[in-house]
Amino acid sequence: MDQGQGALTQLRAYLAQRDLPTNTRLPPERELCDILGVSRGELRKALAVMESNGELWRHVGKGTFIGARPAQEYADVAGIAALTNPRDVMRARLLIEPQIAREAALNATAGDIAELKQCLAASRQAQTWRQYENSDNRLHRTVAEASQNTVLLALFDTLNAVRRTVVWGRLRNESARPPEDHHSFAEHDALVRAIAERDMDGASQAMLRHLAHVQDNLLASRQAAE
Amino acid sequence: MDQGQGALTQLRAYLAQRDLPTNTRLPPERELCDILGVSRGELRKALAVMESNGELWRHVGKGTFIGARPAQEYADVAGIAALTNPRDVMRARLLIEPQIAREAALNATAGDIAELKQCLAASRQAQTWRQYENSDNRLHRTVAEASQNTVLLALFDTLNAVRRTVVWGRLRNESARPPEDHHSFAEHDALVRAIAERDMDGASQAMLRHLAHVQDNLLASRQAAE
DNA sequence: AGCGTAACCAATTCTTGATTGGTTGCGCAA
DNA sequence: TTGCGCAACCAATCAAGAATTGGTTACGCT
Repeated sequence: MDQGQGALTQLRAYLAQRDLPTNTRLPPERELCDILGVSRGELRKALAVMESNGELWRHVGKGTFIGARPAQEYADVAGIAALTNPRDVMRARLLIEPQIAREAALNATAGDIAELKQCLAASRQAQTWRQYENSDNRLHRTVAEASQNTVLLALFDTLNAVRRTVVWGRLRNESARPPEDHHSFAEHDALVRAIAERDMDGASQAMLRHLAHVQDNLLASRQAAE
Repeated sequence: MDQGQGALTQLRAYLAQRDLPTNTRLPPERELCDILGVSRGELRKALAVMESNGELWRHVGKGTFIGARPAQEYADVAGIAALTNPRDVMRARLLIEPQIAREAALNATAGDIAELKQCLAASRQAQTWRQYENSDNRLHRTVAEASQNTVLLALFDTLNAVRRTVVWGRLRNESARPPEDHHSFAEHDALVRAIAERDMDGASQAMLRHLAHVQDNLLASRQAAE
């Protein structure tokens, strides 16, 4: 016990003497052992204590640094997209978007609802898949706007950007247009109706059902491609 | 004119024959010259046409790629934080984090659960609010990691970064430590227990209850400050 | 003037070796 | 047996140099 606390004491003394500013990198463990005259095991115990205290942080290959572990300040969409896969993206949509729809049912303005209905009409009039996807995207984003919550909207935009990047190369019959009985039409209708009626559970479930169908189509098209 | 269009024609034929998917990197210019039997100048003219047409994009040191140039999209945390308020952040947490907890209950590994329990212990041993917040943050992030979903983790990090930025200036009695009966202890326990037991609904509700308490405290402290 | 060729430039990637926190196994001593 | 020191090893990271690649320029030839 004397030795263990001794290492911690020596380390604290060493740091106090220099009064190093935050984010300073301190010598590698092997050097610190020599400097403090402590074994690496004891030194690492002391470092572990201080790290769990939030006084410093360590990372393999980088080193040991004073202060709290730095937070990532921005979400790099391309970086996220490179690390993930369509399945995780779809799963995230299934969890997040119904909640956004719920909030939209609670907070949507009359203007939001009017624009949602416009999106419905636009998607029905779409002559190509390209046009249909545009109005579909606009519908989903309008739902996020209707939540009247800037944070939710920003998260939706991030998720959406990741989705576009990840499922970039999917192909689709460009010449055809969505069939009259395309599942999304009825599902979108139900979603907008629920939001207009302030039915939070209904909106959430409608979004969930819709995305479940989207997922089925995605899986089917992937299997067909193999 | 004949030569110039000839190079473009040959290039188009080469691309059509392979039907390369979007984001494919095609051979370096010097190789393409040999393949197509065209001089580099003519090839570059053809490439310039197709690039201005949006059919491909080039970058020094990287290469030439099929499709549209990827837009670098960042979710700027500072920008979001400037446009929002603590209420919306809290509301977003209430909607998002329970869903992440639900997914964590489904996918957490044994290692995740072990680390969650470590976070519980660390938060109980915290001597200052600073330490407590560190372990609290770590707990919530570990839950997000346990979802085994890169996208959810990235969204959580974004939300968390916004939260920290928005509630920047809040102050707290630094000398005091969290009381023994602090509401979070029992709530965190319930959350981790539900995740360990693969109880998706339980995990979601535990997270919801916990955040509801956090929200109450936040509102109370804001009213006290006014 | 126009085209092909080669050389050069700067941004980027690849490769290799060294560094660093994290881990494990062996030996010794209390 | 337990704990500690010691050394070796591992995987992530960094650093520096070589190689690659799109962009540019100069020269020669027709």
